[in-house]
Amino acid sequence: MSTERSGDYLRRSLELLWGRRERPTRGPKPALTLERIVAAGVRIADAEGIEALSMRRVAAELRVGTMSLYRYVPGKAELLELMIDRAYGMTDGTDAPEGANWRTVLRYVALGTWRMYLDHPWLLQVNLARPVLGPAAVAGFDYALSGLADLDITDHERIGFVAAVDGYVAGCARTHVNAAQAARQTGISDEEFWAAHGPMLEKAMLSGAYPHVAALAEDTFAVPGERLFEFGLERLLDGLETFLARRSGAGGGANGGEASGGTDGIEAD
Amino acid sequence: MSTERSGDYLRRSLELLWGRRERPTRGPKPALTLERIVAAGVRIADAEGIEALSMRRVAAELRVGTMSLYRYVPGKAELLELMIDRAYGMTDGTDAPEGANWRTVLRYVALGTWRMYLDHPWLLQVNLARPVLGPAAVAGFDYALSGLADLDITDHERIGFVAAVDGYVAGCARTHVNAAQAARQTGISDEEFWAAHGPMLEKAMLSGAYPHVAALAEDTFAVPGERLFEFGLERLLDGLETFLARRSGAGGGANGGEASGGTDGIEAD
DNA sequence: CCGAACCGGGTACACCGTACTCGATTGCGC
DNA sequence: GCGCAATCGAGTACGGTGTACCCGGTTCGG
Repeated sequence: MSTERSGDYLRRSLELLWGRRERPTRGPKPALTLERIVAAGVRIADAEGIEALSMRRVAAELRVGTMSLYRYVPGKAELLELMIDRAYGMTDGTDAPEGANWRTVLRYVALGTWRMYLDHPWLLQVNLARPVLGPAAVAGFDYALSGLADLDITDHERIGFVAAVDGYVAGCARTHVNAAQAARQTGISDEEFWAAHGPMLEKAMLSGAYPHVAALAEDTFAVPGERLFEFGLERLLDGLETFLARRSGAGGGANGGEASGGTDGIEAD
Repeated sequence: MSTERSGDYLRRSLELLWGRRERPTRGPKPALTLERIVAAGVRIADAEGIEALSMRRVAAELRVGTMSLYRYVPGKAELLELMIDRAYGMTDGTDAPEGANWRTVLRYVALGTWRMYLDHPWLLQVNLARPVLGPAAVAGFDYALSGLADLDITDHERIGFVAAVDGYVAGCARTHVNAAQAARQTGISDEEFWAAHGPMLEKAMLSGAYPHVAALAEDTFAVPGERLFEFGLERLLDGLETFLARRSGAGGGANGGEASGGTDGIEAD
């Protein structure tokens, strides 16, 4: 029975995602649209944070009874899935470089994803079990793959490239986005936070337990998160480039094969 | 007034984190310990997921009234902070290579963090605004820095290295951990999930809208997440190595400076 | 034109975090 | 020894959440 129920739920959710929407002909015209509900959800999450998103809040935004939403969406989880795919789709790819260098493509994807996370921080805060396989997500994945089409690597390595970039972007963005929202979310300003931590950290530094942290210059942590992100991104792309050079070139570039272990590609199981 | 309150909260929270605990001499002996409460919280979150963690649940675990917890912890947020620092501290660093190659140190840190995220998936699901600056976290950061001490790079670049690895690990682990928990969290098995998605995806592939995804070999997605993680990690470390080689070597290695933009380090503001 | 199908949404329940409050317990100062 | 202040455990209650269930009004097919 649980199997049937979950099967139904999945089918319903997928139909919503991929837009199989046929209105029944009987009954009154719906006052709402899936589109409007999802848009309202995104608006609220963007403006007030994911913790402010509740079914009641969405209904209030649309001037509608809370339970009316359940005529369009099976539950909050499905609403979140739809919001995620909508956010994916909101990044316009009009300026996407076509037929460009693989590095240019991956960098474009990474920066676009980064900007998307900054615009919709809740994307990283809602912990969705499985990736949302909606049209927008698949399209983005396809574009990333298009940049790798001409490379002489296996398909496993192709998704290895994409996964590495995606993982790096998500991780960095998570830190950055959380920090940016910190003041609003906790009600504690950066000044208060560091003023409270200052004495504690200073004592910890003087204790000698953390010599390498203590040795850092004072302004070390003043680097803006975006700069850190771009720095690491280029390093990661460099590393992918090294992989390609090793693969195609005659056995190892000047990077010295000795110190770098794990140069193997991704073999099948 | 809000300033005073938040200041107090911060001070209290910090004292809990850094273990400034002086028992008052008056009054009855406490029946609980901070330690026991935090441990119970970690146990519940590990076993049943972060969504199962509630103050009532923790209190029940300790056979204690719900409100008794508030004698030891200001609120749920602070309990989470303590749980996080405890999880950081649970990774024993006894096998940490001392005075090793920078690459060995960073790889060790990355693998340790990865394993920690697998053991405590909720670390990536609780969205904490600001990083938890507890003793364990600072110690881990210090160890990572120790591996970079001898390198001829700026402090900004040092934290650039660490942030890149940390970001990558967190992002990859998030995806992997969510996938691993998916069945339990949604009540939908992988078989059901893919069975439901299969027809939809097949139709999408046949539509021609996603040519590069459609061109992938069938078993492309069968790569275990851990393999993907290790692959990208070595690529990232390769990239950091390239950066060092460029910095110390006589202007650019064999990697060809032309195609790789953004080779600059991190300058101050 | 009637009945089936569909829409909006009110009510209710179980859960959550926690503010407030109480009596019970303890040990210091006298 | 004793009183009192301090500390402890915890019950009650409030406002929030997601959503199951249900009912009256609306609309169109036969």
